[in-house]
Amino acid sequence: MKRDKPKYKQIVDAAVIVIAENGYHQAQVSKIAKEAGVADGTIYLYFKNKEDILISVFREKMAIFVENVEVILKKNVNTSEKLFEMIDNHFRVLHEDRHLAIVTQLELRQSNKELRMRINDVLKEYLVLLDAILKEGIKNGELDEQLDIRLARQMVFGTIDETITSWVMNDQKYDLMKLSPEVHRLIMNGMKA
Amino acid sequence: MKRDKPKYKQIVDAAVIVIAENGYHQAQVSKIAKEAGVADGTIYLYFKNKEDILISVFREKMAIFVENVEVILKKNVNTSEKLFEMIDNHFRVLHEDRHLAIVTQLELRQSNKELRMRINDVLKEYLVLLDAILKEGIKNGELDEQLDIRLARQMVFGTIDETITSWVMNDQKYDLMKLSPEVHRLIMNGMKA
Amino acid sequence: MKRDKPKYKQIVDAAVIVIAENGYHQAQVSKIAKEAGVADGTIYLYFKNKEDILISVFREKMAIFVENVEVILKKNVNTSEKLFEMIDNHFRVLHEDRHLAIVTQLELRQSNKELRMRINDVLKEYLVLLDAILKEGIKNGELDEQLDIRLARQMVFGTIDETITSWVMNDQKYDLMKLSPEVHRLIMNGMKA
Amino acid sequence: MKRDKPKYKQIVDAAVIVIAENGYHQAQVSKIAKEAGVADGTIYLYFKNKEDILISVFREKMAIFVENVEVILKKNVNTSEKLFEMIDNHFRVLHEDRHLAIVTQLELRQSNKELRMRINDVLKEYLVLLDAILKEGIKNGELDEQLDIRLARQMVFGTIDETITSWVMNDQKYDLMKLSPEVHRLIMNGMKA
DNA sequence: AATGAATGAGCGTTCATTCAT
DNA sequence: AATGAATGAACGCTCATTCAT
Repeated sequence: MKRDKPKYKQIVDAAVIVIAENGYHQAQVSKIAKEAGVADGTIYLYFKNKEDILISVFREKMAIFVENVEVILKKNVNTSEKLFEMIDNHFRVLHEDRHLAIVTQLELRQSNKELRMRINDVLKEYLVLLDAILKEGIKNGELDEQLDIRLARQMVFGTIDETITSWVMNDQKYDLMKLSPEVHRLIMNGMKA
Repeated sequence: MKRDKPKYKQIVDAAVIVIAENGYHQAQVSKIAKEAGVADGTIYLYFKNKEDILISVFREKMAIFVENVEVILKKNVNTSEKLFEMIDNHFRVLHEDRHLAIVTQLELRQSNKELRMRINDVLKEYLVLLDAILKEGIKNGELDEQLDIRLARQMVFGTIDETITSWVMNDQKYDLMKLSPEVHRLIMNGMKA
Repeated sequence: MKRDKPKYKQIVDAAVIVIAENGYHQAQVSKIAKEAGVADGTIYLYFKNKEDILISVFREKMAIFVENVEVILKKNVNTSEKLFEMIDNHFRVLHEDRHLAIVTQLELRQSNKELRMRINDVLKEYLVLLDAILKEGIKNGELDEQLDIRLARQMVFGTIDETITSWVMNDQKYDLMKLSPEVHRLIMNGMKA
Repeated sequence: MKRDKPKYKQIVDAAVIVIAENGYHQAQVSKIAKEAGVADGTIYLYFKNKEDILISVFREKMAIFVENVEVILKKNVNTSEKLFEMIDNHFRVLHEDRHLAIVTQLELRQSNKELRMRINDVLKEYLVLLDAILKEGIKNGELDEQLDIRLARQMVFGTIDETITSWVMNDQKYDLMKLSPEVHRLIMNGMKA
């Protein structure tokens, strides 16, 4: 499995840095190879094509979110607390890796429709976990039993995403982490029983 | 004033169609010219360059939203109703022009960072009106007086935007208009006093 | 005859100014029209095409040199003196019209081979007069009877031309007129009997 | 060092041929690539841009003149002889490469002012050597001690240049080499002590 | 496995010229 | 005679991908 070899990770990490520092359209394969310390051709031993690198970036980094949320899901706390931790985790991960924040919120969105569809497939895994939290909340009576899961998910994700994008566009100059409680409150108000 | 001449509108409309049908990266100037029924060079009598066409598309179309919301703002109804009408208007305009929906939700987001910053400037006008509704709601006691305007705005816009994008990505196969009441309810719950 | 109408001269003069100030490759027909105070299309009532304007510029301005040399030729002075006056006249005309100097020495030489061939035809008239002076000098014994007229003409014209071009390239910052005596002396030494 | 690789020379030589046969304005990069037997993109591995190819053509070919004159300068012969060899060498190199003659005398002069300035920088190296010969001649008493070096240089170079240009414009139909003695005589007469 | 030189398709923009008014 | 809006052909350069070593 290619993905286990050290160079695979090396190239993915290089891609994040190159995209964050140069922008999506200036992230040439040759630049990524240079940053990773390999030859251009070597890239193609680990990735089918450039698009494959970009999807891998998203998949590898998204995995962090998914793993964290899986842990949160298993915790013995109520739904409101789980949602708070999910929001807080989302904010924290991007707060701690400014390159990654730029890449996911601004740069990767410049990719073409097809790539974005593929990225959405990866995202779905995350949204499925969010749905699980919401369903649990409805079941245990914490959330409104009439709640339209899809819309609720779109509100939760849309609000988180828009909040982070605004923060990135403002050059990350205020403290994103401090916003978790208020974002959580706004969202919970909308959905609670 | 170039923008008043019929060919200006003709080219902007052609651009929407071409981008929607071919995607942002396959929307060559020559294709837009052909769709508009003019020569390639004619484009440059009305637009500085290709980027100028794309910003114009966004500005001209966004103006519809802004005008509608300006009317809504002046209506003699309460804040909750104004928010509903804003959401419903947003959904309706994109529901009635499927090409435009694809362009604003998917294609124009592929533009480079610089163009997207310019687009954001146009968007700001719309968000200012949203802020005005929120401020009015706080003043008249309908909305929570502790409400963080910026976060509230991000929730409202983020939820609307994510809802429409999901609808477009699902090939616009369900009725977007029917979602207005529930989206409105979710949002209002989060913000009301 | 189009050339007698005031607009003809107006356009030729505008062309000299536009070429001198913008350079050959930035001297668009529309710029010349604007400088001349006429519409783009009007140019084509007086000139066949752009090349025709440029040849006309050269022909009209070269006529000044030719007329002056024709006067010099008829003067009752010796060949050495005639050559001096020709050199001095050449220097003076370009010294007094800095735009024209830039156009003839630098800009018009960027034209394509065909246009330059046409320009050479115009130049020939001038060189014929120079040949006449040289022949007269050989006949009256002032110049070496073995003199190869063609080579002598190339030396005279080449030296004058190179001297003026150097002066223009050095931003016309020294006094060109002061060089006439020395240039005349160098040339005469080479040819005298 | 890119300039040492065989493809570098290959492309420069191809450029000379393409420019000579098609003219400066019809010498597209794709034509040069085809003539050189490489892909269009390969050109850009060896040259920054099209202008860089053209300057390189001039620099590489001018180097031949410079090297030859450097050898001549060191010879143990008098100044008059050195000047003769310089003229004769200049004529010979262009006589033996008719493509190069067309390119240097006619085509490269059509380049824009900026490129011509760059070309002049290369030319200066050659003129410095010419100045060295002239200074030596003044020092050893062969040339007039009052000689204005700059004017003398302009006469020597202007005469050589005009002679060759006339020859090229007349389709190189007479024997350029035969003119060296007479050109040398004319020039020396003008400068000798 | 790793290299990196070579490939070649693809497109925004300019501007001389025309022609309906 | 004069206008000026409209035309459309033409080209330098980039960069993802390949493949001989």
